[in-house]
Amino acid sequence: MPKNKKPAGGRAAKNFEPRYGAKTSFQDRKRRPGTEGPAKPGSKSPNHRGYRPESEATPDKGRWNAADRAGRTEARNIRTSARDDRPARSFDDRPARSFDRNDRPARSFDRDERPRRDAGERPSRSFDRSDRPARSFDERPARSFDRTERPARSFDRTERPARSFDRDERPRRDAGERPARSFDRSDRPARSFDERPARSFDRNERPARSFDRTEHPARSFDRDERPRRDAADRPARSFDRNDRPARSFDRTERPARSFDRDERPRRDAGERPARSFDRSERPARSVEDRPARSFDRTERPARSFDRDERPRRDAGERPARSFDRSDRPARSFDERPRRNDGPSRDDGPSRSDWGHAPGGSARRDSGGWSGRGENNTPKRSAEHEQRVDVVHERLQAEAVDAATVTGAGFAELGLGDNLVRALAGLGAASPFPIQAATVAPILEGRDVLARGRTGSGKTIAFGAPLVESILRSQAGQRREFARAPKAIILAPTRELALQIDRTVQALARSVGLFTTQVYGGVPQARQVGALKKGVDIVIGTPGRIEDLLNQGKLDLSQVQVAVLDEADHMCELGFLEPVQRILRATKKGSQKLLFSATLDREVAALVDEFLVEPAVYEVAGEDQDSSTIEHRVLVIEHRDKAQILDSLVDRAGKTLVFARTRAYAEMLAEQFDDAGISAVALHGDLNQQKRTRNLEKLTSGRVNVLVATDVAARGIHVDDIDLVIQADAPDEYKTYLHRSGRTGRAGRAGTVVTLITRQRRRRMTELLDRAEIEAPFEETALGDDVLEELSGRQLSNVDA
DNA sequence: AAAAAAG
Repeated sequence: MPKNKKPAGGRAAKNFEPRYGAKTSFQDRKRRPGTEGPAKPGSKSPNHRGYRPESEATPDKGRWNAADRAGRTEARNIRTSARDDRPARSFDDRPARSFDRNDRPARSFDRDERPRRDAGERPSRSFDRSDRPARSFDERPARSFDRTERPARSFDRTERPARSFDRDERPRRDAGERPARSFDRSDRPARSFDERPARSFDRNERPARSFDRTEHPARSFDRDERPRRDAADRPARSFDRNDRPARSFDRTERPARSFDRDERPRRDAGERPARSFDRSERPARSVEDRPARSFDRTERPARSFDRDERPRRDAGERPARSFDRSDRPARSFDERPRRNDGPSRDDGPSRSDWGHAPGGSARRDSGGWSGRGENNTPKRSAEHEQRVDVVHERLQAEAVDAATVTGAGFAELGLGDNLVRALAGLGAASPFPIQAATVAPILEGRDVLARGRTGSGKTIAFGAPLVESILRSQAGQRREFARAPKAIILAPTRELALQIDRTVQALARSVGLFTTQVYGGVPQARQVGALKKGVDIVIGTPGRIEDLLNQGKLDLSQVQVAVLDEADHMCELGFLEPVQRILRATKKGSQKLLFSATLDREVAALVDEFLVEPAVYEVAGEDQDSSTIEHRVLVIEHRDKAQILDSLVDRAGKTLVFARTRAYAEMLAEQFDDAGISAVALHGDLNQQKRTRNLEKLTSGRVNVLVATDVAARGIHVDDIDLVIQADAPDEYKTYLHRSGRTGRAGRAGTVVTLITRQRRRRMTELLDRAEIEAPFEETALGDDVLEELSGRQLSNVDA
């Protein structure tokens, strides 16, 4: 009692002040701006059911608005100026919370969003257990009156010690016994906003409650129990969860379990996370385990193509691996050389895996993918199975030779005058090879798969014939109000959807067609409004498109052409199913166009269901020699990484830096800013407005450095990025190709620098081999000339 | 790990 009440309260307050003195005092003011501690209790006389009478006597609102606003501003300033303190507090004061934060690291990095969340989005917080205690303190005074009336409660608590331990039950109490709270929340925002930082973080604050409790003897008995529980049990609990499971006991009793593969995943996740990163070990295992599986695949060649099924298997048999892509490539890696040795690519040009090349009349082998299997039938066994993977990586296609198409203009390919003029306006006077290859077959209405390396002009390759095709289908018809779209273009990211729209819209407008974007992260009203008026071409991302589809606001039944940009990516785990549902909603027999720089067998899932005798194209001679991108790998010490990045980024041209996580991307952007190099970030934790703005900042040249996650890896075109830095090496060769493809576009020169540590050399070597890229590995330390060279500063510095 | 929907 004494501890908790005044003495403790006083102590706590003092303890507080050294740290957050300003806030604390300000807090006190806030609680009862006009009244001191004693006044507070007095105001809550049980006779009048607490607040009402008192609030009338001393209007809460008036007080809050006047004194409180000042306090709030003060608090904000304090907070803002003391940003650096936040992390420290959080770690010191609420260990439990820190676990929560692990789940939301990204949030904390978004500076601009913090204030908004606090003010506007708080409701979500209410679900945060760590916050509840704080609220409960705020509100207890109110409750206390109830309790005075309901002594029974205290008994309940005594009787239900278990509850307090059971976090799952707490919410129930709140919900069941004190519904009033939920209404109190409307008041909370103000209080909690200002006070939260201090209270929520510090358990030392509780003493403050003690003041309230002084008035409620009944409580005091409870408190003796509470504090102990809270203090002693809670922290323990959070940690107990690992132990609690009673698993530990179970394990002791059931050694067999340890052999149960289904349980392993948990262990892996909890006990040895390091493993997942230790790839040097896995390959060995996988090699041992696979043979057996591979035999299965021999019997089921179809499966091996179907990625949908793989994950399932993996999930069941080897969960950890299934997420480790570095394992998969490894398999194919063995086969890689063979692919080059073999005739597959050489004799590919005249053939198409999926049937018909435009010139030839290759018929589709019976049974779809089995055709592939038949070719390799003699090989059999594991080798066969691996070969299948190899084929998966590359897709046989008709190679379009750049030389053969030069001379043919867009008009000759079948595009109308307006369109040709619009293309010229976009800087496409004459077709690039991929464009020359695809325009005609698309106009014919064929399903097309096309691979053209990054920056080779794929957007126009599908955009122009798409527009022409829709135009022809509408020839002579009036554009009806509220007409349903005739074509849809799907992209994996909003930025890419926007970018595609910029090109396609220009083309469509030139012939009187309309486009609209349908992507998430922005209010849907405008999109819906456009759809209501009627558009011809919808360009967007799967999530929102499916959303509007389900809402009945988007009718795809008239879609006669569907395009998948970055098609292989759209066939990956999270994308495939929505994409399938969307495609199924299009008009039966609609034409499908799949484009990507890394188009491979991964698209099989879609091809089998949606494409009919597709033509497959690639551009001949797309090897590193014909590329304008220089690749470098710097082998560095991890401790030098930050400074080396600073050094690389400190340059004149536009630089795109790739990081693996949103948090690291954000961190790097800040780091560069702090180093005096203005930089912005682009990743999925930013709101769409900011994403768009930050990308635009790079495009317009207002900043020269953009730090992005792989959200910017594919498709994004910024004219003159001449250096791509991979602060984190990619895990997939495809990712490497796409990231590096952000530079060296349309024949311009560019450099790609990948930073790795020594341990990663081998993996990087394998990845580059898969990407068929040769790059020198250079041991690099701080201050080395190579850094100056890469940043373009070598001349000035060396000469000077 | 990232991306893709959220009134």
